[in-house]
Amino acid sequence: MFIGEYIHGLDDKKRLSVPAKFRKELGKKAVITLGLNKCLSLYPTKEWRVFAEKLSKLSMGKSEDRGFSRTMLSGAFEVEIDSIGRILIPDALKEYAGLKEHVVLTGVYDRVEVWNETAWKSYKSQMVSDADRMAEQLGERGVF
Amino acid sequence: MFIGEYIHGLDDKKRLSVPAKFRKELGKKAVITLGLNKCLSLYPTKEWRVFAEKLSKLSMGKSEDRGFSRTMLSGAFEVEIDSIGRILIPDALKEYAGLKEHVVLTGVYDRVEVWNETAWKSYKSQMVSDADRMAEQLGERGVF
DNA sequence: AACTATGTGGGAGAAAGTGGGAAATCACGT
DNA sequence: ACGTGATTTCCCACTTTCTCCCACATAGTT
Repeated sequence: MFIGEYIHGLDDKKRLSVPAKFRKELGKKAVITLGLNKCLSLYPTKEWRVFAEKLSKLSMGKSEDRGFSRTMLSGAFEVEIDSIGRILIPDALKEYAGLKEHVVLTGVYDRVEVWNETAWKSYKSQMVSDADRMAEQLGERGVF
Repeated sequence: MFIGEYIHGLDDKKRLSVPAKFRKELGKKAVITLGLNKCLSLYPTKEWRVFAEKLSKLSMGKSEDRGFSRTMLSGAFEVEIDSIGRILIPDALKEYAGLKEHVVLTGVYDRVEVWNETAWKSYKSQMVSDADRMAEQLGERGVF
């Protein structure tokens, strides 16, 4: 399970160190994809394949399904964790998430998310200030 | 499985470099044909046969289906990947997809799609902005 | 202080992508 | 049948990017 929050540099060769705590669980190869809220998601290859399989089964006939599977599949890249624990961020994803010199890596149970530093901070502060209200909602819906 | 997104140049001899990541899976020969939303689809010969098979089964029924399968089949060309990984784009397809100097190649599981650069960008940005809503829908349908 | 684990940075060689020339092929008109 | 011009095919060369390797810096530990 991935948990915790780390800030690492993204160098001019687009290399990003994966926090040491995440390396074992990710293995040697992983898949990085578009996430919601303009962040990126990093999955162990095995888990991602299950998801890709489902996407491929969506009907090519329905334009909405077609668009979704196109977006998710074309926005996914297989990355290798190199000998000292770094991955390369593809241009298209770097641009999508607006990544700068410093990026935030967060563990979110089954995946690692990669955020633009300032986007993460503002997202987080907003979530924290909303947390009480959200907890209440979740309680009402029986999640807690 | 084809995934990812790449931008390559289409030179004045109509040559297009296939991203190195796609070459092994495509093999030496491939089939390129009309795709939906004014893009082109590039299939490994084997996958193409599966697709053509499906089309041929349509053709007996409704006249609309017959027209569809005729269009797709007659719009298909066999292309060779040359010694350094390029293919030639047939005129008719270049025109259909409105390809200019820069084209986008995307991996979509069992095929590679070829897009006019600006058409792809606008398609994608629309899809990304809809992604939240779509993910929700798919969740309801049990895809996630 | 020495050692280990972790994150950062840079250089050399390899690979990928691009461009263009020359031979080969084709089309056409004479 | 032949020559001319256009297109296609094959090959080579250049440039950029990627990949692999090693070295360094920092922090925590023994």
